[in-house]
Parts: sequence; C-alpha cells; structure tokens
Amino acid sequence: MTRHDHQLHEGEALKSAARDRLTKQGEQWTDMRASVFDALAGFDKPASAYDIAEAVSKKQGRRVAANSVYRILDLFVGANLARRVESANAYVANQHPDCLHDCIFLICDTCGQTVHLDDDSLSGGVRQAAKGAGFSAPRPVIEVRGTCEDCSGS
Amino acid sequence: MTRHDHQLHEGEALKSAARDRLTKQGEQWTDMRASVFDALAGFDKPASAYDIAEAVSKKQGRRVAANSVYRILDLFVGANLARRVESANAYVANQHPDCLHDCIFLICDTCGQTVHLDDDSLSGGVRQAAKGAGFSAPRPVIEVRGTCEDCSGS
DNA sequence: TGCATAGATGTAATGTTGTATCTTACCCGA
DNA sequence: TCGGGTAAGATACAACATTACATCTATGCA
Repeated sequence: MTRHDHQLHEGEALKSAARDRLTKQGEQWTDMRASVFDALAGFDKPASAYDIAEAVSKKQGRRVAANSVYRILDLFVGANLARRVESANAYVANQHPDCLHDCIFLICDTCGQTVHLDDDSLSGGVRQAAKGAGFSAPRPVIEVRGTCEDCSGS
Repeated sequence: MTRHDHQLHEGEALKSAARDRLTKQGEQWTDMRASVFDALAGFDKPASAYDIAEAVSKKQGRRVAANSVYRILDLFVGANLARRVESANAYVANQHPDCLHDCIFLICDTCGQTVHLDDDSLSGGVRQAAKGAGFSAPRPVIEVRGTCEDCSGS
C-alpha cells in the first residue's frame, strides 16, 4: 500500500478544503451545501442520502427533502468531495479532495465501519485490465466486504 | 488476464451444471428455481430481481412476486450459481459455477452490457490489501464502469 | 394410510433508495 | 428594475429490497 504524504484534512480544515475545491470549480458553496457536507463528514460510517437528509432536517428544524440531498451529493461526487460506496448505497466524505485516486473501501458487514485505502498499483491494474478488454473511460469500483478487526475479535 | 481452461457452460449444459451444483449442496432444484435460473441466464445483461420476476411471470402466465425471486437469487449467489453486480443492483448467471473466483465486472454505462473477467492476481492483491488492514473473510467487489468497445465506436 | 414436519413458495404490506418535473427563491448583471 | 440563471423546495413516482405470515408440498415415520 502506498503511503500518503499529502494533507489529511479533518473538521474545519476539511470543510474549508472542500469549500475551496468546489469554488475553484466555479460552483457555489451555499449554506445548504455546507450543511450537507457537515452532516456527511459528521458520520463515522457511510451515510445514505436519507440519513443525511434526516441529519440536516434535525439540525435545521425543518424538513429537507431527499432529492435536494441527492443533487448536492452528486455534485460532491463529481467534484471529488465525496465518494459513493456502491455496495452500501451510501456516501462518505473524501478526506483529501485535492488528490485524485481510485480508492478502495473496506466495509465491515457487522458494524458498517468503512476504511479507505489508496493503492494506485491495484487500481491501476484494474484499469489496465478494463482497457485491455476494450473499455474506455474506466472508473474502477473496488470495495471489499468483510469483518473488521474490532468485530472479528469480539 | 488469466485464460480459462475450465468449462464454460451455456444453454442446457449450463442449466444442468447449475442443477448439479445446487443439489450437491443439499438444496432442491425446484421448478421455480429452474425458471428463475432460465430467466436469469436468458438475459444478455445484468437483470434486476424485478426484471426476472417479470420474465418468469410472462412465461408462466401468472404473477410471480419479487420476494420469491429475491429468495432464490440469494440462494443462487450463495451457491455460486449467480453473482450480484453491486454497482448495477442486478444479477448475472455464473458461467462456470464449479470454479470459485473473485470476478471482475466491466459494465458499459451506455448499453449495460457486462463482461466478466477472472484475474486472480488482481483480486488476490485486493484480498491481500484487505487482510493487511485487519479485515477477515474478505469478499472483494471489483467492478469497472465505463464504455464498451461497441459503444465508444459509435 | 395418515399425520407431523421442514422446506419452498405465495400474498401483502412496507421500507429504502433514486429520479423526474415543476415551481419558487435568490443573486447578479444589464 | 428587469431578465436570465442557478439553487433549492415540493410533490410524485419509479426502482430496489425486506418482512411477516399464510399455504402448499414432499418426505419420513408411527
């Protein structure tokens, strides 16, 4: 596995990195988008759009509809601020929105905790295999379901 | 990519291989299961449970409910007769139910066609990475979204 | 034979995830 | 201040998945 020497953001730093990234792409950093990002980053495991809608609703004391959240999540995924975890139908905040990786998620079937690896040699191999089969614009989805260390111990 | 020298089944041969495999596991090969397998194998791209329910319903002239199909698909996936394509919420028949592979799906975003690779070195690398991170019983999900050769040409 | 039982399937309802469409609110430049 | 554009709200609906419980059927055994 490759080591990351780039910045791992958290809390306010992550939030402002996300804001910078989005505005740099010509998109607006609205209150609603900030709220969705906060909620997403506040979860310690992948959150569904509905989870986020509920969290934002609670925080703001008004009902926020799921479709608004979806729109914003799509935008985030497009801007590399968030990732979709396909096998969980859920989303996670990207801790380093400024680096482009094909990332690998390890999702615990027991507790839902998800850890995130970047291994460009593995994902590169998958990309190569796809290209070799005639696929263009490949976007690898590499996830592993299993049991995390904490859960397998208990 | 590794070459397959094992048997690739199709049509009746595939069906009987599937039946053998299932019965060998102590499960029954019922009419309903045969119908679901037929329908699944009859699609040329990943089929959702509802697609299959509809196909079976049409063929039998009676309404088959989704949950029956889900039950059987779960059984099939457990017995290696079928695979779930996570990023498509859909299922495909496994062409060689007797071999255990972590397979790789390439799904065309345009036409939905899905090709299936077995590359044990890639999937092994992913397994290794997961184990290295403390994950046990890893089940890799490796899929690639992109554009197939046919669709990128047009 | 007839009954008990376990497994398979049917029925219905419901929950979760994702889109489509139209409307409204707001900002900003002309 | 008007007009165009983007963001977000409201509503409906489509697609995917699960649950609880009823019924059927094959099988073994008294």
